[in-house]
Formats: sequence, C-alpha cells, structure tokens
Amino acid sequence: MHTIQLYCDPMVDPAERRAELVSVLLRLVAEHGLEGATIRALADAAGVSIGAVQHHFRTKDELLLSAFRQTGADLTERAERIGRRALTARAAIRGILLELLPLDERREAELRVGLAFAARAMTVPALGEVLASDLGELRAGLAEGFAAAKVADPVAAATAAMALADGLATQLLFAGADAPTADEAIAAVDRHLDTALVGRRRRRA
Amino acid sequence: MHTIQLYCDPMVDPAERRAELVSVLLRLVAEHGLEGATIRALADAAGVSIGAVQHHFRTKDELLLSAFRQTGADLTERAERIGRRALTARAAIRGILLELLPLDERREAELRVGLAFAARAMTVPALGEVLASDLGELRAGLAEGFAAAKVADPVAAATAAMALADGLATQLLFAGADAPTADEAIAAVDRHLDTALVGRRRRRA
DNA sequence: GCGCTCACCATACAGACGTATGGTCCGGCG
DNA sequence: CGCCGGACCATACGTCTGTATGGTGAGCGC
Repeated sequence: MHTIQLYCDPMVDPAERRAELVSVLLRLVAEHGLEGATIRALADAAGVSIGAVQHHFRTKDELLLSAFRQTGADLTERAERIGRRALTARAAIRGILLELLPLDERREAELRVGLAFAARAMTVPALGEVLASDLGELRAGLAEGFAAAKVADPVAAATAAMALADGLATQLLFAGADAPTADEAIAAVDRHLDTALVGRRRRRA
Repeated sequence: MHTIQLYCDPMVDPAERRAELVSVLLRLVAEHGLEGATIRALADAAGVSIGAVQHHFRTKDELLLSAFRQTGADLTERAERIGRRALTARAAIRGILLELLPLDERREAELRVGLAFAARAMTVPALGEVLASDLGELRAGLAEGFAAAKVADPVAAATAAMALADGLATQLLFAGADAPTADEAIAAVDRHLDTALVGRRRRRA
C-alpha cells in the first residue's frame, strides 16, 4: 500500500491540504456516518498516509472540529449570499429555508453530515457550542429577512421558520409510508410563509 | 469484578430481563450517546456480566434494534393515550406536539436518544425503516387530530406540525445565543396551531 | 439421584481504533 | 556543499470493541 508522493508539490499549500482533507472527510461522513470517518479511512480516501493526516491535524478531535466548523461556515456563507441576491425579503427567506431541505445530492449530503455531527454534539461540548452558534447565525440571517418584511417579531418568526424547514428535512431524509415528497415539503414552506408574512394580526394572550 | 448472581430468581422472566437491559441501555445512550453504549458499559450499568447481555441479545445490532423499537413504541403509545384523553382536537394535537419538545428531563433524554438513533439510522437500513415507520405513526396520530378539527388536508397539516415541533426541539436542545426558551417554543407551537386550525382558506396554486 | 436446560459467568480472541515513533525525501538557505 | 525543516511515510503500541468459548450452579422431570 505504498503511496506515490509528490514531494513538495508547489501547487499545494498547507491550508489547501487541510481543506482538501476536510472535504474528503465530510464526504466520508455523509456516506458512512461518523463511525465510518476513521483516520485510516480518510487517509485511504484522500490517497495519503495516516501520518499525513496526523501531520495536518494533531488529533482526531481537532480534525472533527475543523470539519464541523467548515460545514457551518459554508452554510452561513451560502445563506448570506442568498439573502444578498434575493429581490424580495420573502425570496431571501424562502431561499435560505430551501437550502435546509435535501432537494438535491449536495443538500442531502450536507444534511446527513449535519445530523451526524448534531448527534455527536450532544456529548462533545466543543461541538455543541459550534452547533449552537451555527443555529444562531442561521436564525439571525432569517430574522434579517423577516425584519425587512416588517414582521412583528422577526426572531420568533425565524425560529419557527427554520424549525419547520429542519423538521421537514428529517421527514424527507427518512421517508416512509406517507412521508411528504420534496414538492409537498416546499409547499409546506410556502404555506408557512404565506401566514407568517402577512401583517401579523394581534391575538389575545 | 465478580458479580453476585441470584440463580433462577423467580421474579425475573426473560422478557422482563430484556426490557430492563434495554431501559438501562437507553439511559446510557441518553447520557453518553451511542458511542458510550458498549456492551461492557451496559453490563456494568445493569450489574450483570457481558455474557448475560449476550445471552439475551445475540448481537449488538439486535440489542440496538430492540432498544430503538422500544423508544418508538413508547412514543406512539403516549401519543395515543394523549389523543384519547384530550377533550378537544386541538388539545390532542398540542399534547402530542409538546411531547416532542424537551420540556423536562424525560423528554430531553428521549430526544437525545432519538437523535442518536436517527444519526445511526442514516447508515443502518434496519434502523432507518424503524424510524420511518415511527415518523409515519406519529404523523398518522396527528393527522387524526387535524381531521377531527376538519382541516382540509390533515396529513399535510400533521407533517408541518410535527416538523415544527421537531425543529423547535433541536433548537432547544442546542440552545445558544438567542435560542428560544421553552416557553417561546410552546408559544410557537400555539401560534402555529392558531393559523393551522382556523378554516383553511383556499389559495391559488 | 441424574441428566437436562436455562441463566449466567469469566475469559480469550481478532480486529479496529487513535496515537506515537523514527525514518525518508525534498526545496531552500548559508 | 551541507544541513535544516517541512511534508510525508511505514510501522508499532496500547486500548477498546464485538463476539466466541467453555464452564458453573440452580431448578425440574423422571
């Protein structure tokens, strides 16, 4: 199992190497869960040796933390771009919410990775903090949209909207008996936005 | 580490023993995740030997499957009881939805177990099927309530409602920055029911 | 009393895991 | 030219995992 090594390949700087390893790792997690994301499997899939992985990430915890941060950063960045490019507040919110649904392979993979990390985050405080802050950023992004749409309580609206999308995502991921189709999930999001984005009427407590 | 054994204890029949082991296992999963749920840890926590666990569950997969089925059955049973006892359709739906939120220690533990199993269910088809059918039963129970409330599309309403509760649960579980409090989550559920349970107006496609 | 079975035990085993160690090869600096 | 550090390698180590194996004592039918 000797690996051909391109010594001091000038094309690859350390940060890029780390990013590549993280990206391969995330693919492994998406396919086989965190159980399948061993250092050996990562080395194999990336075509490098165990030592190479160790060289770039001192411990596995550091590796996992980097990978998890990466997913959060990716999602946040995409949400911001969607928010910036959208023509209306509703389109921005809708775009961000649909990003949470497994509507194509990429989004499904990200969802699987997210779920795997969420499970781990329950027992690893460091990951829990990252997840909490990721959720916070997502909520903030959505709240911005709801605020632009002049909704009375933008944060509450964002909380509810992302909760709905998140829950729909798990139902799509584990489709069974009369589980919703992708179109029905999108319709559910649209229906929610219909009621959430009209001038919110005041109700009695 | 010799364990005192009560030979042929007449109080304990095999099924009861299995149930007890499953219950101890679920506590382990809730506390330490599936990574902490090893056969040795289970044997220790239950005060029996490794062999005893093996005697009641041939493999670990069988053990995990039993445990997972147990959680699903528990939730379904509770949902049904809540549905039966509720005075109004709205109360039934609300009660089931609140059962999905981590409002006390028991419900938080069940949620942690559910999340851990969901992550595993992504890579283990047998668990995935159980999860899918559990989600289906939950949806059916809720749909019954929505049907009783004369909602136009009970299944869609159930899908959306459980999605919302599920998403709120994860936000409560990983509370961060401006995450919702338990009260706010309940308020979000109530708000959702307010709009979901009024005579649904027809919208254009 | 004698097997039989059931429930349970202690221990052993092979494999996989994360990590540590020592080496090799390269570009670049003095 | 010598050497130094970075990138990478092969391998070894100890631990932990699920599982297999053989044994032991209690109750019970005969």
